[in-house]
Parts: sequence; C-alpha cells; structure tokens
Amino acid sequence: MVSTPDFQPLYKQVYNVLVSRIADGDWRPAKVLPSEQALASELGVSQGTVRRAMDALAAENLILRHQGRGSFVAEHTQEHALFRFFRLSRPAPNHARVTPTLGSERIVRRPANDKERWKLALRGKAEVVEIRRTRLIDESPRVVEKIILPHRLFHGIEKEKHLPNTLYSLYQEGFGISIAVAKEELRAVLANKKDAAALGISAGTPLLQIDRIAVALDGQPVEWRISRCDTKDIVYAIEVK
Amino acid sequence: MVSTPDFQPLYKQVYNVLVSRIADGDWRPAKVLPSEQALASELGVSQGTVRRAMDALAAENLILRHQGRGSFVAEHTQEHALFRFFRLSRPAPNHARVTPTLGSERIVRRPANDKERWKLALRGKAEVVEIRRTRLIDESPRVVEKIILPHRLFHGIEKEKHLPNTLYSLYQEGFGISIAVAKEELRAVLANKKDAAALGISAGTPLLQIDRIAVALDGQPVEWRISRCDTKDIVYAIEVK
DNA sequence: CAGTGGTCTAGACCACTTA
DNA sequence: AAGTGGTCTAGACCACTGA
Repeated sequence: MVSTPDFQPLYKQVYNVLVSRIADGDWRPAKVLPSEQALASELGVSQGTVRRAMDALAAENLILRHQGRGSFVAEHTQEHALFRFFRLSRPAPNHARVTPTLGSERIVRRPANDKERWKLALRGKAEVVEIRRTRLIDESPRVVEKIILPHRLFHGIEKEKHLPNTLYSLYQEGFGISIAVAKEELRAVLANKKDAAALGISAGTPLLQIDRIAVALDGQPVEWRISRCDTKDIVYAIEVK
Repeated sequence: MVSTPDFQPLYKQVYNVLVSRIADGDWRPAKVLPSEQALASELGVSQGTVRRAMDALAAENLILRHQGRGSFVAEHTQEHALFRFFRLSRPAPNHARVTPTLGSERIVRRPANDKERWKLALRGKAEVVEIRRTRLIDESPRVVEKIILPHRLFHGIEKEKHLPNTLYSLYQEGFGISIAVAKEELRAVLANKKDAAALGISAGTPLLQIDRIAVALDGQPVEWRISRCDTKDIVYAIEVK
C-alpha cells in the first residue's frame, strides 16, 4: 500500500485512491471497476479492506454494486440526477415525484461580478456562463432558475444547442465534473415583476427560493444556482434522520 | 440466533433486535450497551456480525460508540436534538447555527379534528394536545409554531409547567418516545394577521412554512408540527449528498 | 492492568450473473 | 462453470479508557 505522511486507516487510504481515480476520470461513469480481488492484489491489501472502501463509496452513491456483475461508477443519468437534487414533489399523501420539463432558456457568457466571484471562489479576471430558464410542471411554469458556471470549467457550454433537462449529467459526460454535494439555503420571498411574468402569477405571490452551491468531487464549488418556485401545489420535501 | 420466518442476513436480524430493545426501553438513553463480545455470545453469532449491526446503529445516530469506553444509547439532549431537527441558521458565509429561545406559549387539550386524525393516523375518538408557541432568535420573534400531539402517547403533557426548548428530549425522557425521522414539506406562504402580530411584521410578508411529521422508532407518527419562519436574516440550510 | 471498540487479515460458503 | 459481490467466522493486533 502506498504510504501516506499522515496516518490513516488502510481502508480510508484505499477509499481515497478510488475516489481520485473516479474524480480524475481514470474510471469514467458507467465503467466496470476492477473486482475486489484485483484491486486488493494491486494495492497490496486484503480483499476485506477493499470491500470496506467500496462499501463506503456505494453508501455515498459514487458507485453501484451488483452481485454477480460487478461495481460500476455511478452515472448522473437524467432520472438519477433529477431525483437526487430536485426535491420538489406533490404534497402528502401521494408525495409523487414530479418531473419538470423545459420552458424558455437563455444562455450568455460574461465577466463575473463580485458576488459570483465570491460564491464560486473565482480569482483573477474570471468569466462566467449565465443560464436562465423556466421549468414547467404539468405544462405550466412553476420554477425560474438562474445558473452561474465558471467558464473555465465549462468551456464551450454556451454554444450548446439544447441543454438537457438535468444539467448535472451534462456536467459529468461533457465536462468530466461530478457533483458530490449541494449546499442549499431556503428562504421565502415575494415574486417580483419578472418572476410574475415568467410564472404567470401576480407580483407579490410568495415563492420558495433555493440558493444552491454545487460542489464537485474534488471539493471545488462549480455551480451557483438560484431557483424560485411557486409552491401552490408542489412542495420541497425532505426527510431528516 | 432467533429464527425469523422471512430470511434476512444475520447482521440485520441482530440490528432489528437491538433497535427494538432501544425502542421498547429495555435500554434507556445514556445507558451503556453490553460489549460486542457479550452480545455476540448472548445471541450466538460472531463478534464481527454484532459489530456490523452496531456500526449501522451508529451510522443512524441511534447509539454512540467510544473506543475504550463502550457504546451508549443516543440521547436527545437539548443541544443534540436542537441541531438535528432545527435547520435554521444564518446565511453564508458564517452559516452559524442559531439557538432559538422561547417566546410565548399556550397549550390546550381537545378532540382531534379530521386533518389531525389523518396526519397522525389516529383512530376512534382521539384527543390531541395543541401547543402554540413563538420562538425568538436574537431576542426578536422569528418563528411561530403549532404542534399537535396525540394525547394518548403524551398523557399529562398539558400539565407541564415549563416545556423545554427542544421538545424532543422531553418526549424521550418523559414519555419514552424517541424520534427516528422527520418528514418535512416546505412551502412559501404569506403571513396572515395572527402571524404578523406574533412576529411583529406586516401581513403579507413571505414566510417559510415547514410542515413536519415526526416518526418514532417504531414507525408511528407522533407529532405534527407547522412552523412559519421569517427568513429575512435566517435561512433553512441543508446539504444534499 | 483489563476491557472496550477499531483495524486488518484469511478463508469459507452462498447468491447471483453471464457465457 | 467461472467470476462477481454478499455474508459470516475466527483470530490477531492496536488505541484508547478507566480503575
């Protein structure tokens, strides 16, 4: 096993090795990983230790394990990413998950402002890509979004003809960026005139505002997103354990 | 090992046994659990299997493990329960956790209405206890709450002189009810006149409404709580993984 | 010092998938 | 039938705690 300066349990060292191989793109999404035995002999540890590291990866949804088939790097497929980060659903009792579709969309590239530089930890004369879009639920507009991306990481994204429903799968497949965690701040705000026009409601309607920073596997903030939702017949649902 | 009709891995059976001992109050909060070895020989499984079950309990915060000391049933202490379920904090960058204090408080016992009977899965002529209170942050009222409890489970709670800051530790110590999960639905609403008066704001101010069902270890819903928060200078913060 | 949980190993057997 | 992950065991050694 590779020795590290600061002491860590073997299984954590193995875990870190595996994470960085995924993060660096050595193993691309949907690829089969080597078997536990293969990794164990490659790294010079026992199979049980590799298992423990892989179980941790699976617990964090970084890999998927299938008995008899093997372990696979998790994909942010449309469906998957959608339900991982899109927490809007119908209220109880059904609690049915809701599938948003795309309304209007606008995308521009421009210099970052101070707030964006701070939120995304940008340095120097950074540029950002700004995406504004409306999302429909049951055919009617319910959410307006403003998405800010560092242009450096998403080079050329502003030229995409059609952005997919879930951007996170595009980030992963097109730009090699996997989202590890999203930090969200929720507030209640009033719809301004723009919101009102986009959502077909009157100004002054209460909206749920979700302010999200998405962090990649390597710990860098890579997306700042503000969503404003009309929660008349959908809710933001969550289970606290 | 006790045989169960439907097949389950040993470590899950052990897990279930341990959960029910905690749920039934055989092991009260803060009590030291038997050691892994003791449980292993009692249940007739290997120590590694008991470890796996206990690791799962620890991952869900049902027990706390301390190397060299032993494992302990988790307590819903004031601090602990507060930060587990009270997700309001100051916005970035500080993200400091905020400690609410008690404003006004009113508690009554009365028959349940239909909505409450449905939300709390009550049957027959059920009674509930209704608590209404205001919570202060930085000395000023920021949250109004309505809490509905089945009287059957919380017999006599309406006679308590002073309710603690976090009710969940009272539920656990006074009534033997440990909260396992809370299911929350978030919406944006407008302050009505009552809200406005209680919070010292004008009617029509946007409020974040949190509609929560708290579920006990045995899976029964035991509390329905609606909180309305003024999110002018605090936010509901959450990390999605 | 004895007792606890934490790590690591080695090997057995099972269940599932694919060919 | 071969290869994968899933379960279970037994035993070794370590790190930490408290009497």
